[in-house]
Amino acid sequence: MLEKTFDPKSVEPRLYAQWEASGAFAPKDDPGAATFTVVIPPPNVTGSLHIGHALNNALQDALVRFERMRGKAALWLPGTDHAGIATQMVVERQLAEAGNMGRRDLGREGFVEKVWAWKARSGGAIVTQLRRLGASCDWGRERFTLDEGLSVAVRKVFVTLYKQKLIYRDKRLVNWDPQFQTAISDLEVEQREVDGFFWRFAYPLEDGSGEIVVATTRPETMLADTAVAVHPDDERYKHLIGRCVRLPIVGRPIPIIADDYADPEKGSGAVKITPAHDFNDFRVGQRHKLPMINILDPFARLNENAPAEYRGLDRFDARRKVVEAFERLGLLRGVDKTRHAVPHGDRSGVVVEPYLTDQWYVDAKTLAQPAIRAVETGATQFAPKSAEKTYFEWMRNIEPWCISRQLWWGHRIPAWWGPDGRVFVEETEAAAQAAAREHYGRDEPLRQDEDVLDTWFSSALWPFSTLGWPEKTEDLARFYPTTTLVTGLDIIFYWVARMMMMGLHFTGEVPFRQVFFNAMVRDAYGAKMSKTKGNVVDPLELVDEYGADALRFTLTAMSGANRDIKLSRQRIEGYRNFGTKLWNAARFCQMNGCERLEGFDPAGATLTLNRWIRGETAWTAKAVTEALETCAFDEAAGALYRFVWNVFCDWHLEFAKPLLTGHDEFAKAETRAATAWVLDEILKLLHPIMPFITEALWEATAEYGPPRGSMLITAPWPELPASYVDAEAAAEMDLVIAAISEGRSVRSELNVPLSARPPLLVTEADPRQRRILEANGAAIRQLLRVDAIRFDVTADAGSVPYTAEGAALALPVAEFIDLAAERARLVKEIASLVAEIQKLGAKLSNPDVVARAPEEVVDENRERLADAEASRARLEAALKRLRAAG
RNA sequence: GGGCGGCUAGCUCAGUUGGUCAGAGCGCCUGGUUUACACCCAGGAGGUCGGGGGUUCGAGCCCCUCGCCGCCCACCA
Repeated sequence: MLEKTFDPKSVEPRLYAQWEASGAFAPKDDPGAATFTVVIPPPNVTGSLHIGHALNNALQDALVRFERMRGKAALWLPGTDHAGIATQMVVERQLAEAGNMGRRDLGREGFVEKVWAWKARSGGAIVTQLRRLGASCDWGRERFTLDEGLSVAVRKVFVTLYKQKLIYRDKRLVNWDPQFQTAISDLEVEQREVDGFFWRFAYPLEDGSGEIVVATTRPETMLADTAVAVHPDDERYKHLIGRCVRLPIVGRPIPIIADDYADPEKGSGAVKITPAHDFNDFRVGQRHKLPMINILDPFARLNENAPAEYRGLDRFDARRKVVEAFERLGLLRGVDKTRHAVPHGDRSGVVVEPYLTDQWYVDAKTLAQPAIRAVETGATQFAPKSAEKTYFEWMRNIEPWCISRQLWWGHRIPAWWGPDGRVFVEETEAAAQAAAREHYGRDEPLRQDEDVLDTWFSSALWPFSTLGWPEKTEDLARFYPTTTLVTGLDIIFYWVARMMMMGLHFTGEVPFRQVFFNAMVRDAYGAKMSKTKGNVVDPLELVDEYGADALRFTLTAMSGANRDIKLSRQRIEGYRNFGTKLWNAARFCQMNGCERLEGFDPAGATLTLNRWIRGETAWTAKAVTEALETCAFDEAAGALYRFVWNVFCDWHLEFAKPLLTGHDEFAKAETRAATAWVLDEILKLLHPIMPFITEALWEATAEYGPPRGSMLITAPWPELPASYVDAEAAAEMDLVIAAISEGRSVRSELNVPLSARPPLLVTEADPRQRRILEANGAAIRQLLRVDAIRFDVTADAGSVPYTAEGAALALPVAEFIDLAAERARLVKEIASLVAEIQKLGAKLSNPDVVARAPEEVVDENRERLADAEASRARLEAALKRLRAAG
């Protein structure tokens, strides 16, 4: 006998181990089977499971389990990302805390060794955590972005792109993170609103004939100014174009130039130009061939290009000093407070500086073209569709991608420098040496480039590198292109777009046919979860408290398109209760001998109840299948919830009770078998979303009836014929259910005591309805708590009339009720019917409606009008009787 | 500044192609020891579908406009 509730804690680890041991997680070894491939968005190896992962992986697992049960060779390929900056940070912090030698003291090799040791020890905790969710990944194929195979792929891609001139080296402004002393890409910069000041400085004309005022929020950069720009049409300054100002503090003469970039509307209309420390100014500098003076070192301290008294100062100290100097010189023309966006490194949190350095770049513009077309043509489809617009917008305006990072943890760039500064880009050092030998005519010492690649460079190859590329492996042939990618919209540029570019360029095919962008999980109030706000919910705590299934069902049920998930415990509790409900339904089946029957064919069911629930099951199976096929996760969950609770439990099991405890042995046997069959189908349909409880019930019910062919995880998905739906049975059940529901409503509204057992009077019914009500007498008696059903009677003053599917019914409960309450009820009901009749009458008497609306709509409205009028007549008669009696 | 999404019962959200579409869950109220389940059962109250205008015989559903809220991109004169 099952316990009263499901105990996830004791069952989940055992079932997970059984699944894994059974080999069910690996795609089945059938070359003829259609494949279904999902690659996991590799979590950072330093990461721990947060609620976003829980959502993302619950959805992937639902898809994979669904397709696996459908008989496909389903592969969910797991792995982790080496996460350059994040990991380097973690290990550096740990070294510091342990009082060990720092990174610089250890040296590159020593430090990287420490990172690997860290990874072996505590990296990848998240992978263990994924198992607690029930993720059915094929762990035998687990990869790491920095493992040997993926490193080969990375070098191959780099070298190939270099030789195709799609990777090149360039000296231009990058976003420089002074904390990590590395370049970062545009995407890794986040704008933060901060309070600042807006200073206005006077630059005296060289000949002393006046001054020109410029404004800045970064005064220290003036030390690197090489021009002042004004708009060519700006009458205020036209006469000054071509002349020079003398740059205060520095004393250098710099020209006043004419450039459209200067906006006469802004500030004084004149703008200082600092080509080496501002992206806009850089372009102006290029146009006018201005000198580019870099005044910062990698720590963002002022370097030797700054005046002596500024050298070595931090940029912000230099800023103060410059302002003081202007004040002292009498050249400060004003200060305003301002709130403005300032670029910060997304990982370091410090203000980044535009910095002039040599870096490696990918020609993203070229690679983007096929990637744009693939989405335009639908070769890859995004859901929700709106993501495509975001994608196009970015891809069509894409900038070169800076891929070099001045870090140690990552894929070292496969480029070797010769003594004369010539670079040899090859997949191995030996190949580089060979190339050098050919070039120089002799062996020369080569020095490998110090930089590593942006972590996203290796992630971009994930869908094919993990399958063995560049080798022509069986896996690659079989599982690429992957089917569906499930990920967050926050990495559409970082990751999705780049996988599209790399996948198409190197395999000629899209990396995935479909991308589903899952929602963002927020707290119960809609706030973004963040450590600083302290509103982070740990998914593992939720798993401990409610079980993995409850969490998974919650996240799945709330995964509608275009809406963030506001996660509340109450909601999870509700779905935990849903699991308990299912559990108890199974318990009921067990107690009532509802065992699977060898050879039972639902198509052969004879009882109305069983024909009806068979159809409802088929209908639900269809709805769930279609929902999962289209990533409509909320619809799948909703259909199951309603079916299990509101159809199977509320009605089928209730109707089954009299049959299961009655003396009609045939009816009992059929109902037992049919009910067991429905429960089995429910377990299968629910398994992708709630794998543990369903597998546990599958196991628990295995001991009754014929042996199970397999664990539920590999049981065949229900594909039920449309012929299972029996319209006649459905119509019958609709009538009986209405008779009970409406009758209950009457009883409750009039406070008829539960102990009262009046008969149910059928005052008007067609022969079919009569037959149905008669046939279902037992269930009606039990569920409506009436002692008999009487036909061919007329209602008297003491009966309360109501309607079910057009049949006129009544409950003679005069002795129990307050007649005034009944009068009130009738008056209220009649009023609402009158309102409806008026509305429908107005509609139908409008010649335009009759002329223009489709016939079936008009007919339907006519029918409703007739029904309403009949009901009204009955209720008015009842009211009249009541008044006569009272 | 550019783009996108949201605004439907107290709360969280469903509402495909305009015609039972005004719904669900939670919460709330009333009543229940019906031998599967109180993590339950039965019933009930609650909304002029953000405001305004338009198209249409008919609009949460289409168009225009305004207003909030959120996100993304750009922006340190």
